[in-house]
Amino acid sequence: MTVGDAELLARGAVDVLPAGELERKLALGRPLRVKLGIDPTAPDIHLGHTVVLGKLRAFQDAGHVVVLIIGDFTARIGDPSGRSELRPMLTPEEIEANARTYQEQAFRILDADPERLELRHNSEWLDMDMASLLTLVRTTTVGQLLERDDFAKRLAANRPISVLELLYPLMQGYDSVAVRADIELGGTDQTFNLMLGRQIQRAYGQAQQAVLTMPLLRGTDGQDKMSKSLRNQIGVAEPPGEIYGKTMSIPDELLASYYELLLCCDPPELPPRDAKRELAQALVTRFHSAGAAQAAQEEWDRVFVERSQPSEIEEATVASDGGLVHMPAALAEAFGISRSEARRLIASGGVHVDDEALSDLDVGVERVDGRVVRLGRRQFRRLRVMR
RNA sequence: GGCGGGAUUCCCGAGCGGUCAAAGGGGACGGACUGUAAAUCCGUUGGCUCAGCCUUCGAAGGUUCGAAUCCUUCUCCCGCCA
Repeated sequence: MTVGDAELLARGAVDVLPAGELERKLALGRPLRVKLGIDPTAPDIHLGHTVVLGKLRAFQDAGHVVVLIIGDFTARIGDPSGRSELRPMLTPEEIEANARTYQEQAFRILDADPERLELRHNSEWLDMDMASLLTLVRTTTVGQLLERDDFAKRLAANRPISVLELLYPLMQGYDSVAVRADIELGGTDQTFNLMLGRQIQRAYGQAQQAVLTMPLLRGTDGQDKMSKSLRNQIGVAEPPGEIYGKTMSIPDELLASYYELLLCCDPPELPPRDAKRELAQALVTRFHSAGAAQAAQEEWDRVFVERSQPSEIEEATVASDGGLVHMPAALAEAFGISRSEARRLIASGGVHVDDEALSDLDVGVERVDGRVVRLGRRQFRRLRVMR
């Protein structure tokens, strides 16, 4: 068994804390237990998750054991972090469904070999009695919790902080105790929680975990970290065309970080557009196949470079009246928008029939029947008119 | 327990009896430009049988010719003090 090279394992990390701890753990000469906790609050894994998952994989490849903790208990409570309102509590069924797809998607990156992966649910130990909770709670002072950056800011701004939120770092820390973690990984936004895990382990008489934090990947908007709730994510389970297209739409400034965090290499010496094409290809190849990547690129070129129609267009059946088709109604039906919205789009020149801008609200059946209608830049439907 | 603040259209946030489908910003969408990038400019952003009509401003009542704006009750949220 190899213990791996600390330098290699720390590559790309923002922090490895405390100094020298990773080396000391590796020097133990046994497979280390590397923990990652994920909350199954949404069903899909996106590229942001893969940064940390990729690092976990590196540990697996070096002979260590990944302990993946599905936060089913924490998801049940609803994490209000950074929000004014509580997240809706998820039902056990939703959590289970999310957890299932999470695992399936995480295994696209992780080695699922039972020797290398231990899968746990934190309801196993967090669903504890009051006495146990009090034991946990006394490990930490309020002052320590309020040191966390976002808590400190909100306190200063007279913004609410729920007790539940305060408890989260404790629960996460207890996860480390429960699985006897040697190392915990997370994004840089998790630094506080990960470090508190050390303190809690010590309080329970355990060896303290090393902490390794990875940079946060920004979302397609270029503003915030990638997150499902901000709708700026690229999901690993999305169709090839979506992954390709979304990647092409990221701001140029993100290119370097995407290359570094996702492909672990420097961006090629190419114009941004071409570097982006290579990135998009690489990502589709990773989550689908080289063939799918090739097809996605060809399709993208057809629609956005050549400005022609996609190879496959969904059909929509619309009604007609007296030889006329009322386009607001037809578009509403075909694209799932409101008639008012359809009217506005027509008025602003955003609706095309076979590349010809539509200006009339009512058109003859022959003008649209069997034709391709384009809404905006990228939505196409072939209309079938019911006479 | 006491005092105070608040709930507005996707978000933030104006409005304080009519000119309010509701300023402004953000986001989003459409158009021009283009590399489905950025920047910039223009337009749109409740619904509909669309020069008009209908339903919205936490909920329910009430006052009024007329209410997001005033009154009553209710629900929920936040801060401070104790």
